[in-house]
Amino acid sequence: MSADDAEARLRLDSYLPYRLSVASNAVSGLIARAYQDRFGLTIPQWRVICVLARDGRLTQGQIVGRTFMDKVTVSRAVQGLAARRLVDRSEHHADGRSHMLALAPEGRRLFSEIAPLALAYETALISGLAPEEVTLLRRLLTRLQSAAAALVGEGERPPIG
Amino acid sequence: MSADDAEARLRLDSYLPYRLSVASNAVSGLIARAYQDRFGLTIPQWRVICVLARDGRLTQGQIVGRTFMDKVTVSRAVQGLAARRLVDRSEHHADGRSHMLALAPEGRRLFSEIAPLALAYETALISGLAPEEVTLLRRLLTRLQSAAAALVGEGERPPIG
DNA sequence: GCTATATAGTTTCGTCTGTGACCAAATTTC
DNA sequence: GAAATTTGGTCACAGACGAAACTATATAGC
Repeated sequence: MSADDAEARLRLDSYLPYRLSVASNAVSGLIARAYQDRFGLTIPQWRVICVLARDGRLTQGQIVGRTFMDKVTVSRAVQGLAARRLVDRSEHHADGRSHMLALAPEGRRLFSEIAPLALAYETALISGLAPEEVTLLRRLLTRLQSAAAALVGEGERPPIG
Repeated sequence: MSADDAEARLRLDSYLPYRLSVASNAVSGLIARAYQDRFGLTIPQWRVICVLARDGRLTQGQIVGRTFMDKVTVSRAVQGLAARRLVDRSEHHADGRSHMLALAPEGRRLFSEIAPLALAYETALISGLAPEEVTLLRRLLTRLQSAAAALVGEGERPPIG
């Protein structure tokens, strides 16, 4: 493809990375505001709560492994949650560097309160989409994500090699 | 739906807003790094260049209207581009507060250089997807975006009314 | 055992962001 | 045509972010 072709074909409003970013910002902004305004939670905090609600006692590292969040992000999220007594941090029996995290009763209560709201948001967002479209959307997002991850790996390789 | 149902059904790894955010971050991170490392451009700057390359002379407000970017973001992007002489700012003939923006020759050259790379990234990302899947993906992203916008509007309404 | 290396998590630092205040020019209202 | 409002754009601030440095503990190699 020549550079001229590229110039002609590059339309921002149909450029997929751009479209993905705009859509994601719109959705995230909506949800972030809802959680912040009503419950004083950031999105990373809410994610941590979700994971703990589902999988029980975990270390921060395990949360990182499950969520694609940065470890700094998780660290800060947990600090905030622990300060509000929404999660308990207890010593790790076998590793002095680590802590076991679990939802405190108040955290569990909050999760119960927010979960229906979160699902309602999702339902509202995908209303008007056919179920098989939603399924496909999830699959396509996964594909894009792993393609991006693979390309990052490529970019890190030395130029000659 | 009861709160218990919601708790049981809420799995972060199939929650669409979460998946969208993770996929978008992966893709944006990839592209942001490429533009930053090779050309010293931020994503907002690159978007401004794209729009100007396509639509010619515009004000910042028109760029905001076309891109969903914040006006502060556009302002900062343009400042950087103008400082590097990639865009020209000239007086607006009819509105003293505003400026007409256009790509400078060096900006146009840069666009010609990056455009093929940008399209190559897109191609790599969607390789393995059928063309009709890509089309559908674009449609679904648009749907999500406007659904989110509509819900934001709802949230802003006063509780009683 | 003792040094070297790896890992869990935190802190620091520079950068990027959006919000809200703000300024100046334009437009509307009376 | 002066006062009030709106609009284009910038500034100042505070929050969020990630890369890299750092602390503390754990494991490996010898």
